[in-house]
Amino acid sequence: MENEVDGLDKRKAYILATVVYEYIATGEPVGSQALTQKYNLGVSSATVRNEMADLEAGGYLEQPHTSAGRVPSDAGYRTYVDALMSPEELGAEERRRIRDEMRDARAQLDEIVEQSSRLLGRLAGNLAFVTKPQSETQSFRYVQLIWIGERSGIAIIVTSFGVASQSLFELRNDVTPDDLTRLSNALNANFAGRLLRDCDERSLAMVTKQCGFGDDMVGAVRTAFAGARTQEQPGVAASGAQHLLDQPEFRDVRKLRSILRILEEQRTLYDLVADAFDNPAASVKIGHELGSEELADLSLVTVPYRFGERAVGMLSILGPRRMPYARLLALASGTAETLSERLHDVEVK
Amino acid sequence: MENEVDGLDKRKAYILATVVYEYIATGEPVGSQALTQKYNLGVSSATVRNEMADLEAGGYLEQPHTSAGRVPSDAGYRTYVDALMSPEELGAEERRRIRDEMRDARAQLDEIVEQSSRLLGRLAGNLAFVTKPQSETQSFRYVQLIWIGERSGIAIIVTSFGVASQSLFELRNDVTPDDLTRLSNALNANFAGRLLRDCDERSLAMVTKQCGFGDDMVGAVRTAFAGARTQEQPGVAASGAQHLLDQPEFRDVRKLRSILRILEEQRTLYDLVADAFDNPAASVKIGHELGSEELADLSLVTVPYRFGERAVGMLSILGPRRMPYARLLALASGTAETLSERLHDVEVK
DNA sequence: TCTTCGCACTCGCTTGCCCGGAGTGCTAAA
DNA sequence: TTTAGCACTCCGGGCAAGCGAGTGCGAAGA
Repeated sequence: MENEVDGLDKRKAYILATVVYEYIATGEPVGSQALTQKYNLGVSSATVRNEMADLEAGGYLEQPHTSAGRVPSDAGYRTYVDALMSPEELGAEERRRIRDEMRDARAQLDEIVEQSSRLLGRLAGNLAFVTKPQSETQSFRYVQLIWIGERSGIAIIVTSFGVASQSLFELRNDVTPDDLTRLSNALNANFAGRLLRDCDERSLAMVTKQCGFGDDMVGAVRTAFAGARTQEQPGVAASGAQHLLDQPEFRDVRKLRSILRILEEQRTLYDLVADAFDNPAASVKIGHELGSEELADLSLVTVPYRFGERAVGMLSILGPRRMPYARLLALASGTAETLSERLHDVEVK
Repeated sequence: MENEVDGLDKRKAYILATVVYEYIATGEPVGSQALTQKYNLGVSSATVRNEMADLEAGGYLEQPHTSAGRVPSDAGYRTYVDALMSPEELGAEERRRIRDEMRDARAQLDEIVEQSSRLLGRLAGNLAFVTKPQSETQSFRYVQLIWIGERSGIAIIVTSFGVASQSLFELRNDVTPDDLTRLSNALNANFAGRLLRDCDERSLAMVTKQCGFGDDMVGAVRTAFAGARTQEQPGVAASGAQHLLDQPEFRDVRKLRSILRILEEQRTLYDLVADAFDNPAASVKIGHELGSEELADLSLVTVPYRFGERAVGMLSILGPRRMPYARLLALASGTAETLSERLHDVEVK
């Protein structure tokens, strides 16, 4: 039917939307009277009471205790986000300011990622974190094997975002600087432009052997590329944790502690957004959808940033479930857009 | 006189030491009766009361309110740390465990610094942070200028700890790969082994010009070296913030917020230990000595780690003023020692 | 002169209690 | 089906009493 939303008739949907909106704004459980006074619903508080009782039975609302107002449940927020709220767009002024602030960072991958995390944390007034592009999905650009001594050297690998990874190697046979240059050139000729994960060990070994090197050099090359692939794997920049303290949800210190622990484990942060890579569009996880009892009071807004067509990383905002979803989605998208643009500044062509 | 410590007679000193010790252990203001019951002082509580009144007049103790027990003041802690407490040493078992855990980190500067911060935070049960060696004080090892196109290239600089910094450059005149190799060799021959800060712009420019390059290349070289010098300037790895929440001092959420803000600003953390480089020995800052009203409830234990003779970075523990100073100094020293050893694994010789 | 004893006094913290406000559910009337 | 009225529930703040730990001081003892 035209006037049904997600199984709710039009009036129920509107009341649910209003309850969520009001609760997000005030943080207080919202009651029927307060609602009718503040919003023009066209019906009396008693009617709203009945509707709210229905919504509670349907699992959209919850009551902290008898004789308190209603609070949205995970399902209530979910319906609100999916079907009820009206999306926001950033104004031109705001876009301009984001762009300006992103310019402060130097053209280094780490710096622009960290800057975008700081910026988003501040603008959103919440904890923000940004994953660095996995080096696995970056392209290989250059390798340079540097001669240090007859039997040792250092391998430097440059990827598309300019991230250089270096590794020392030791050999069993003597080499000359020229040998190393020759091998560097061969590797560059064969692999430049490929995704790092496609530089498989067999091909690397083949090219190395064709240049007349033995197993020790094959091992050195393999180690160097493996280092470049796995380096910075989870790499996450987070900032704005202090905003969490503003939320009344965290009067309880124990909750706070488990969250701080999560923040310090980059791995855990990364896992929160890992599945977003499968379907790279803006996404929202609410409460228990985060898959952890410790985070059940929180919601997560995640937006991908891209390099060309490929989603290479995620910007996220972690905050109380009662967050202004539409606004934060707009902010995250705006920041992601600007971050995507700046990625071209660090690209090694 | 033999039996005076810091202007206090022996008995006063002992009572002060006991009060500090007891307060550190319990976190409760300590009263005269509790003290005489728990420790064998050989005098009655009334005597202790008189002595405590004197100590308060002398500024060593404070009273949260009338009819409460006494609490050490900054000066009280200071005397305790400087003259009263007995230093601790780590046991062989503990040393071994630290060494084992440090082995988990790969031989990369960032990883071992971060690992030592995590380890120290966990062992100390407090917030720990470790500054990365300033690249300014590291030695220059190699530069490699890589040819990308007729008028562009990438400069890679390797320092003594293997940290590679890279920067793109654009030129106004064509160059060949051979030109760049020649210049790289010249720079290496002239500067290898020097401290990075001693690679001054004038000498760099001279060498570049001697190789027959123009101002554009001089600029590129200067930018590359400047990037290596300033990169990671404040670089600080922190961990263990959640332990702060265990302290009763932080029931007040506002304090916590200002501290979290400080943690996220690496700059601020770095400033806390910056002056320790002037006199590189273990040091303790207590309360207001930290120079900030926000941190007045905290103390900071700082221990340098070294590369050879030079102190290249600092390990610190930030916690409540009532921290077990002797124990934490021992832990920090032990970790610093192990970190210093592992530095040799990442050294580029 | 220094130490100890005894005692009155001071606070802060906890407990129990009361009360007002906000909100609910139910019933009966429109 | 909606609305008005009403009794009931529960939270939270305010207030007073009681308790406990500790102090300061004067007087007695070594």
